[in-house]
Amino acid sequence: MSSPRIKSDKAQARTEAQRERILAAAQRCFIEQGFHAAGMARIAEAAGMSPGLIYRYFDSKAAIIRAIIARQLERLNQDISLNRPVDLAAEMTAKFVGGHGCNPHDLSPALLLELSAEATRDPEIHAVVRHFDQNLRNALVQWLMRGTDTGGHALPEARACEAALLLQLLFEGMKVRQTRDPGLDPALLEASLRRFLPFVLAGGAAAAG
Amino acid sequence: MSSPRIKSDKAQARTEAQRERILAAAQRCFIEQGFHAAGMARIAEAAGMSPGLIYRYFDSKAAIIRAIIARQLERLNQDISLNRPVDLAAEMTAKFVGGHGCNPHDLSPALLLELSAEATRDPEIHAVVRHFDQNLRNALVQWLMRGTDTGGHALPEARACEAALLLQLLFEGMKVRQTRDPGLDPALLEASLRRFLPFVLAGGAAAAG
Amino acid sequence: MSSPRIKSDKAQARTEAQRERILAAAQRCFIEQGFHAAGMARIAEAAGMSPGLIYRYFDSKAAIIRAIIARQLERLNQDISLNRPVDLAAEMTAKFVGGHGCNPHDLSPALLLELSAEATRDPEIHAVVRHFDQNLRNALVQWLMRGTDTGGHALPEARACEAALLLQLLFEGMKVRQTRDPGLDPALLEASLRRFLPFVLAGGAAAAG
Amino acid sequence: MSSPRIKSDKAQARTEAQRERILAAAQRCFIEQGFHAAGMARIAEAAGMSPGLIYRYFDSKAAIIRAIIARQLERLNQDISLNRPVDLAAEMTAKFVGGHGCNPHDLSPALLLELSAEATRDPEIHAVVRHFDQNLRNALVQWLMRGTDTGGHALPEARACEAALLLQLLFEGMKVRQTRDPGLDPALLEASLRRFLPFVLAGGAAAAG
DNA sequence: GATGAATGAGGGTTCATTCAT
DNA sequence: AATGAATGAACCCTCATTCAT
Repeated sequence: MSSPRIKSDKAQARTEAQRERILAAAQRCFIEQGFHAAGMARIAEAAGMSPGLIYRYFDSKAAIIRAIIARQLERLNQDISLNRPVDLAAEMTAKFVGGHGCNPHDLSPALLLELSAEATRDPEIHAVVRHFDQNLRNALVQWLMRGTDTGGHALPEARACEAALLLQLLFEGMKVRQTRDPGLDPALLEASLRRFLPFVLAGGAAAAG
Repeated sequence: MSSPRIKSDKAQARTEAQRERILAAAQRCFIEQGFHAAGMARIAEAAGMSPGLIYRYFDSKAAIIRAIIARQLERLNQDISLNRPVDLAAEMTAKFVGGHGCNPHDLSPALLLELSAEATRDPEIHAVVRHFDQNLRNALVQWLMRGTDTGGHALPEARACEAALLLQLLFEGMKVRQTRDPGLDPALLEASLRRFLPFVLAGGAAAAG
Repeated sequence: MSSPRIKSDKAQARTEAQRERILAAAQRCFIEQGFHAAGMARIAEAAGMSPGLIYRYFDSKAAIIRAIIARQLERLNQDISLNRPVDLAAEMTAKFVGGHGCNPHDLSPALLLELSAEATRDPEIHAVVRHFDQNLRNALVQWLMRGTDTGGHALPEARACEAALLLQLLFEGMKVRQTRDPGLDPALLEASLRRFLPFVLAGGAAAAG
Repeated sequence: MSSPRIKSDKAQARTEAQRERILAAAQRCFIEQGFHAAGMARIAEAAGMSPGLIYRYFDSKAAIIRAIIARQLERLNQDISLNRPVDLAAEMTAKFVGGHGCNPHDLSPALLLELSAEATRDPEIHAVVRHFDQNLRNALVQWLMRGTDTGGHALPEARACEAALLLQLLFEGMKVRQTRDPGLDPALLEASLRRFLPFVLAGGAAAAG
């Protein structure tokens, strides 16, 4: 009676593992070549399997793209750990400098841009992106509202919303900069952030850097 | 002596008109479907001509893309008129709200994003984008350094550079927001900008709104 | 009453002149690029006229090809002047060496080959080629049969036919050589011809150089 | 250890078989329509497969052409068996008569001509053709220099070179004849060859038929 | 007569997807 | 579960030909 259950569990685990292999391989390919230039054959090769097998785990190339986006955004969500002392300027600069590499755990900037453009056309992508964005914004707002004793900034809600939006604009603006001017001097970026972020985090009040 | 000239002028005018028709049609298609998903046949249809005819005016699809980019960036360059009193917060918000439409004179945000991603792979696009970026940055720096009597902000060079970079991040961040959250409350955006831009334009000094 | 006649004559002359311009231009293009690679646009340009105008004088590209072949073979026919002392070995070698150039009066070897291949498929071309070939063979036979006092070789008819065929094989073999081994040492070619042609011209009898 | 090998062998065999099918189909199409007039769709149809599949086995149409040429020339190379008593006149005549058919093992004359013309423009084709030509010439020279006891003609080198060139001219001249005058009387051809070849094979010395 | 812009069928090629094994 | 050969529609692009001017 349990034999089929056990088999099913094993099978499910294997299925999940296979999906992961495919997603990882596809992400590598997409980062290197973009969504449309990366062929299924290449993805299959990178995943160490045959092209046909991929279709046992995903309905289509578009489905893989959606899955990657969802997985990536989920990871980002988990990465937002604002329950600690944060040197935002330093961390953002580090992200900018390090983001060009093919750290498979990070979404490459070019991919994020293609992804955002695609959200304009694919409602499913749009939905998942929206969901992530709201999560991030909420997290930022909570962080900004939290007391300074817990690493927060004690902003009133209205100010927190404004500041969160501004931070998001800066985050995303940096992604665009990464693709269009990867050689941007990190020192300038950090100086710029270090000068203005305190105002943002202070909700617009004069801040003591 | 003038007869051939006149004919040539007419022909040249027609040629330019045809190129414009093609670029406009292509831009519409690209916005709707993306660079790679828009086929030449569809572009031709949108332009009201046969596919073959397009190749009398452009060498390739890639050439059309480059022409659109170059044209759009040129227009942006011309639009940057900082020799006047500027209410940046209001203007940026207006840009955000108005930018969703298919105003053929404006670069759609989705296109800008795909374009930036494409710059990662096409050196020619990268070059034209870089050229525009530097122009914009220079214009911003000059504006920030200029005396207040001429609409400037009288910042020293170092501060101006930092502030210009931050402004650019905000501009581009807004483009991403447009694609990912087109319903963003304009009032929140404007409030946010109105609160923080003065600090930026003041080079980081406490500013009197 | 005569006015239309006169006009018609003038017109006919002009028509012929135009056809000639087109044929000359086309031949240049064909030699340079081959029959299929040479486009009508390029031919029109070379002829100094518009593509459309060509179709007033020729029904199609194929018609131009046929006309060129016919004209060329006619010219070759006229060129065969065997009523004179001939040093065949020297003349053939000279033809080989000089034939690579773009002497517009000569059929380029590559063209002759393409032409011959095309004769396999186009009955009209086949017919015109056959007609020329027979003319040439007849001329050779007559020459070989003519008395030595008139530059001939006084062969009996049977021997003349055999020798004429052999000469033709050599002529055409040289055309193939020209395309496949244009660097062939002319000295070797001439030596070879000089050694064996006397036997051929003597109808197979031992010959005294 | 052998299981993958066996599979690989099977696969390799199938691959080779498919390549052969494609080459055979293409050769048929090329003979019927010429290199440029034969479309990939038609070739695919003739090979009983889809157009796309061809590209699993060949990079391009040009690659197919090159493969056909190379294969054909290789076959010709193998066919040159001069280590035996040879009645050249009879064999050449037989080749002429039999060569019109679509014997897939023989290069059709029309193809050889187009091929030679193509060598004028495609360096890769030129190279393979040159290589074959030199092989043939060398084989002929060796044969002519070899002692008569081993089927050769005992010519000194200089004479052998001259004679080899002449033979090649005759071979190739016959290919041209085949396309332009396929109805040429074989009896005349054989008579002509029989009369003059002995002189050639004798290096130009008077020969006893 | 002359133009050259315009056509559109067809070219070679790619690639997401399917299916016999 | 897995393969990878096979499909075929769609891609971008060319060019002989036509036609409004």
